[in-house]
Amino acid sequence: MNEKVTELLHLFDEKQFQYDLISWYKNEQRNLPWRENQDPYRIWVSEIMLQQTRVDTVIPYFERFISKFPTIEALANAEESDVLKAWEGLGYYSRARNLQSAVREVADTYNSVVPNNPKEIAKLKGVGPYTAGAILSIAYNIPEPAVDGNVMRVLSRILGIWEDIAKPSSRKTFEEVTRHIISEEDPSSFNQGMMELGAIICTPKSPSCLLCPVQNHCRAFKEGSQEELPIKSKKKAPRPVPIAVVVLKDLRGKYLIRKRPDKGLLASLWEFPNVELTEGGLKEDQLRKHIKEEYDCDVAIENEIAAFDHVFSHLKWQLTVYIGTIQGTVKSEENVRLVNKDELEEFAFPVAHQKIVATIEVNE
DNA sequence: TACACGTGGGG
DNA sequence: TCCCCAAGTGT
Repeated sequence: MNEKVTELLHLFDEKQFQYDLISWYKNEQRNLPWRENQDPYRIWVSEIMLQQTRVDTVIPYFERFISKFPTIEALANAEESDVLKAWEGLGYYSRARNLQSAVREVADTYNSVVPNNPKEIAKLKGVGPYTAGAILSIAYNIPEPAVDGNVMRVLSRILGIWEDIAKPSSRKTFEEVTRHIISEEDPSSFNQGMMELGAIICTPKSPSCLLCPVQNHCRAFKEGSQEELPIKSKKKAPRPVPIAVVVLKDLRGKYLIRKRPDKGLLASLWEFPNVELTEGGLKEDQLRKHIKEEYDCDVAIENEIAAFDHVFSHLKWQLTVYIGTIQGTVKSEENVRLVNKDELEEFAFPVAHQKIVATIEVNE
């Protein structure tokens, strides 16, 4: 144990802490669909969905996803487009692609059994240190740390850790501390109890210290610093990106859509033709030029039908949406389609483009 | 290390 | 309206 951790755990009664935390968790835990059993596959899917995503948001996605892909084999054999469609609206779409890739790996290499050791499970795509620990502890009851934002917040307050939890380097401190205080008898309830406590009691703002089952163990509560902890530096503001979009119909009334590249932002999702605007020049002209280059066709741009912002973690699309007509034919490619309005719902769109689909409905 | 990578809810 | 998030991972 290094010096910093020794200092932090000085006079800390981890046995009593485990008992108080786990007793509370067993009595107060929420009924969540991924807690119905310990199927490693279901735990895995839930942990991926829960990354940076609220429980209430995940629940319906999890139910639908498990209905559609109930087993490792079912997900391994599914079409990627169907997986992305099931993920539509959940965000961070690489999670879905990495999950299916890793599930195929488990099907091929591990006879469809999720590995139960840190070495092998950590190799799987999309399974980082948190998710590895979560699956090992929850599905297999193995005492591995599962340090997420909740755990860092709770431990910051309990032990009085004044490190910036936004810095990647500080997660090591929390992992090491957790290795020393985790319950060897019930690591599943310990890890889930820490996260449940963070979600329900030890919240980021206005924590409910008077209801806290481990209040007696909490240094922050003792010194009244629970509102100051954890230390968390601020993120940069999203960068604005002006974009012109056009909803194009051909002579038969079919809409032109294209599949985004399989890497980067919104990978492999479908969208309406659009171009990032540069300074100077009419938006319509830039759009027509872009369409000519990308789709090799001429278009008539008729009206502006919407303008709105869509904010991502790191950037802000400033969208101007036009409606227009295709003159002639479109270059035929695998990632370009002409589809009826009814067929649009078969494709997975990012939310910004779902909003545009909704605009079409209103305009017809 | 720092940034890319989404979305909808809540104060 | 704005800002902060919410059970992180990949590069």
